[in-house]
Amino acid sequence: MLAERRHQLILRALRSGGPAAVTDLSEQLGVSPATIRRDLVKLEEDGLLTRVHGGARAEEGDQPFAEVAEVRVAEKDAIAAHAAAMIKDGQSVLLDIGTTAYRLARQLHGRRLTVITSNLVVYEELADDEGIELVLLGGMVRREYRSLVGFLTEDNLRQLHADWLFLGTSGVRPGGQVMDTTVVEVPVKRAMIKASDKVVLLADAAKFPGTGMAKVCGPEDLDVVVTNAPVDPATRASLEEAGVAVALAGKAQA
Amino acid sequence: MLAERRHQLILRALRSGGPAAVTDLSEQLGVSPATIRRDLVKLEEDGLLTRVHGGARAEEGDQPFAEVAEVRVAEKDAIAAHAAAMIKDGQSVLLDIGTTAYRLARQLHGRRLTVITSNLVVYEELADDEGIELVLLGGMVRREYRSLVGFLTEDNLRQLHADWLFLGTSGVRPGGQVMDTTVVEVPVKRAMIKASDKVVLLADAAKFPGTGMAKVCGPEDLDVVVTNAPVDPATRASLEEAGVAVALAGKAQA
DNA sequence: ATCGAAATTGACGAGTTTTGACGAGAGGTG
DNA sequence: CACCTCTCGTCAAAACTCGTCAATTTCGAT
Repeated sequence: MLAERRHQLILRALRSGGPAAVTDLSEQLGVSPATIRRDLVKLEEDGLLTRVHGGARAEEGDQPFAEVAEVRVAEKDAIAAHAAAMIKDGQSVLLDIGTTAYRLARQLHGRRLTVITSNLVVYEELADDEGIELVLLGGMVRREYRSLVGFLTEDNLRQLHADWLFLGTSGVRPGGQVMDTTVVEVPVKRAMIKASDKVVLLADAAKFPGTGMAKVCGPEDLDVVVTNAPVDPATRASLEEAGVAVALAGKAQA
Repeated sequence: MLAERRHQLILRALRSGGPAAVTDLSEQLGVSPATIRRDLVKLEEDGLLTRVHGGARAEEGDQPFAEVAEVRVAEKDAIAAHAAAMIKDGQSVLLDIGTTAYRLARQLHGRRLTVITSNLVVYEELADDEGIELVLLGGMVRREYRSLVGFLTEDNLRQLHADWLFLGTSGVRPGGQVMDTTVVEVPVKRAMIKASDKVVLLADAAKFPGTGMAKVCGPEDLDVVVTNAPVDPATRASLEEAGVAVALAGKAQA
């Protein structure tokens, strides 16, 4: 039995059957518990599972930009699920850079949609999904953010139109301004807003009130904000004054 | 048992049955473990599998792409190496769709270059290479060919200029016309030619004379043809008449 | 046809990695 | 607190890898 093969089988067992004990895996694969334990150490180092006393459980999802993605996953998934429900089959969806849009992409599997994105993680997630018409925007590859930016991206966006834009953010200021920390992405985000019918901001509770040195847009550019906890009254007032609907996604479970 | 045949069988075994041990493959194919090991080394060099202790596993990803990629690997690599030597550090390189351009991309690791491409396999190959400034052209994702096409791609190309274009082909006709079988890619290839200073055609011996229903360009658009075996005299005459240099890549080793 | 160079294959031995076992210590449970 | 189970470190045996070498086949040239 090849080590590689064992690793695959262990991961499959954990993903389909939930957490499993070292002794069970040992019997199932016909090797000693010591070997299983060493396998688990390796797989944990690779971030593919989490060891618990007596066994292990599978790690949630894959690990594209794991450092950022692993915080507040449940909240982001709840928000993403709410957003996914807003989309009708056959529509076109523009997905922003960032982890929030990636969580949304994961919920779109099996749907019949056109997805337009400059988010390379979204591309990888949906690349194998036959039902999705996938359009990738051109641009310079930014490795650290797994995204495409630059004038090529903006040019492409001027030639397109989408039913929905789902926008991420680094934070929302009390006045309802959507902010971002990375300046180079702002022109892309603005072009996305122009290219879309309805603009939906995905922002978990930690984004209110938020920081970020560059302003992406004001509340007047938004149609809907999806979040997971009551927004502070001042921000909420600004949003409602601008005619933005604030949707609360189902309570996030830790 | 021919080495070529063994390689095919090994790859098939790995792709259908997952990771396999050297000893298993050895018994299955009726040759010694030493031979299998040497086969695995070769196949790993070609990027078709990954060796692990005790055996090997298939390189994940592109199944249909891999089928094409595994034929005439040595020839394509020799051509790619010759092409890579033509590029100077700091230059910008436009890489076409197809497996030939992918082999070239593999030779560019560690260089300081700007690489522009609509080839998703090239993107994946170079995505982790810090020295390469990577620009991805926009467009519709064509899953079966791992490429980006459409008017977005052409638009992007109109905004760019590269020092080199390395073009693949389905075949070259005796008159020197470069042909292709997939009609949708032809406008993209033409836009690439317009966006480049020097156009280099990469074509192994099997492409002369070649087929393909759509004409991409004539010999007058080419600057250099890199191949691996003497081109038939008629084609060669047409090329030289148009001022195209024909370069012969170092002898291909089977 | 015969010879010689080159490539391919199988075998052997040294060195490395992996595996299973044992015992001490830590963690969880009644 | 006692008991059981799990984890961790160490160690020897087994399996695997790598380099070298000889035997065989293939190919080109005389």
